[in-house]
Amino acid sequence: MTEATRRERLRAETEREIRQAARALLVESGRDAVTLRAIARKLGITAPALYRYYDSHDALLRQLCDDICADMAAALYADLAADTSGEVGCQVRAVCHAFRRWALAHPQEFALVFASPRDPIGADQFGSVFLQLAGQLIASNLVATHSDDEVPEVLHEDLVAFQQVLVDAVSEHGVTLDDGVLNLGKIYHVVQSWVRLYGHVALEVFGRFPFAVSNPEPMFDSMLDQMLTDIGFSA
Amino acid sequence: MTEATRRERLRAETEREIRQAARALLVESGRDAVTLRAIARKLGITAPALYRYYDSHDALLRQLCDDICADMAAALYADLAADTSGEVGCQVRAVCHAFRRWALAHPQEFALVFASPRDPIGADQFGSVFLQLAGQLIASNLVATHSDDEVPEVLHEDLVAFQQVLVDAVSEHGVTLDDGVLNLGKIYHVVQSWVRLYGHVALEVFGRFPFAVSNPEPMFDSMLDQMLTDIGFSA
DNA sequence: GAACTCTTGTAAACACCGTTCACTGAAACC
DNA sequence: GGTTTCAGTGAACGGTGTTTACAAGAGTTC
Repeated sequence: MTEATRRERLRAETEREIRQAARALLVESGRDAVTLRAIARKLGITAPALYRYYDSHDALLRQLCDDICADMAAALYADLAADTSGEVGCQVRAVCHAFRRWALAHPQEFALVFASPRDPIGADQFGSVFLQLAGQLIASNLVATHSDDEVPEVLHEDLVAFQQVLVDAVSEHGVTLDDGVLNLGKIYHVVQSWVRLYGHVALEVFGRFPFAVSNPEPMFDSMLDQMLTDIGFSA
Repeated sequence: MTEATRRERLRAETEREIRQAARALLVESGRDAVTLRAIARKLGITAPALYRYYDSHDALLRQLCDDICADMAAALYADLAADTSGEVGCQVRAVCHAFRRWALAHPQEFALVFASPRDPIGADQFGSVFLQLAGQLIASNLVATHSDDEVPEVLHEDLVAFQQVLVDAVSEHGVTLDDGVLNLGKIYHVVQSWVRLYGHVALEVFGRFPFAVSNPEPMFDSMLDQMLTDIGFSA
């Protein structure tokens, strides 16, 4: 089984430690604290040694982004699995709550991954949980049917592209969707929901509500209720 | 009129140049390029001289945030003034469009001001345009009346606080509101609108929509239409 | 005008940063 | 056993924020 040579094992272990150290620095002291020298110091090696593993400081940060995405996805899946109701509405609610909880517990990671003007985000696993769930959500006929004519024609092209993304995401988890189920109206509503979910969470994490919020959780719940109602779920 | 001494004038001028240089660096090369030494280089002085004007690099960044907020407010007011329809609905639309346009044209500034896990934002002028307009919007009876009972009771305390913020913001511009006009239901809808506006703009600026958007503008228009409809305006 | 203070800038230094390069020593391979 | 591969080192370069001691001019006081 373990075809890895001794050298390969050691290398993999060191790489794991590098990621772990980088992550710890980000959490403890923010983005600017994730320096090559600080990471090396944590491992008891020197900074240039890190260049045996990453081409540059920037490449290491990108890897960090990917790790964060993977961890977030795992957290969201865990909360999704904890929901045993079997109802899609409850599952959506669980994942949205999990997203908010994760963002509030990991503000630095959230800022790095979701609110940086970076070009190449790890789009592969980014939000795969959302996509999968969104696909299932649309597939379930609980969502009110919206005619394709409701959405402006200029958006059709983009939404068709998103349609394909959703089909791919869901089929990766072994579920195939009928063509007719995924109409553009429904897809449009999912995008609108993402806007509201992301908007609320980001505003909360960055403290950019126009007034001091003392009870953020019920406000989130309230937004979620409205969002689900608008999609076609009853609260 | 000019009671400022010669020394004071020189100092003010230098301070102006510092802000200007810092701003240029942010726009041209991003947050990490706003360096004390780079600023000093632009002014033809040395870095320690900047400590005669700011306590630290961080203090300078905070000042930069305030400047950005002020400039954005000016841009939004300009676009608001350009709207001569006299209808609040059109004014809201104009300001929302102006916000999106500003954010897309100034991604670095937007990221720094609206998406940084910083504690002390220049909340004074932050979004004063929004607040003023929101107050007027609520005051106009075009907005459908929503009962206070619609919003969960846990939110009342926070919304009352926001109510006061709105009243103050509007009264600063010489308009006084009747008590009854500003009910909690309406205020709640304004908060929800801010969530959607901010969410959409941030997602667009940071490129975090779950698919490549080729026509972002009509998608924004569509969101705006829905938002205004939900508030109580007709499209 | 001379003496004084206050202000604005400089130069040098410190510790830190990303990155490059020549190098060592040990593991892996033939 | 000899050779190659490779993780890691140490020194160096130019960059950063920040502190300190010091110079020189502007403003003030006598």
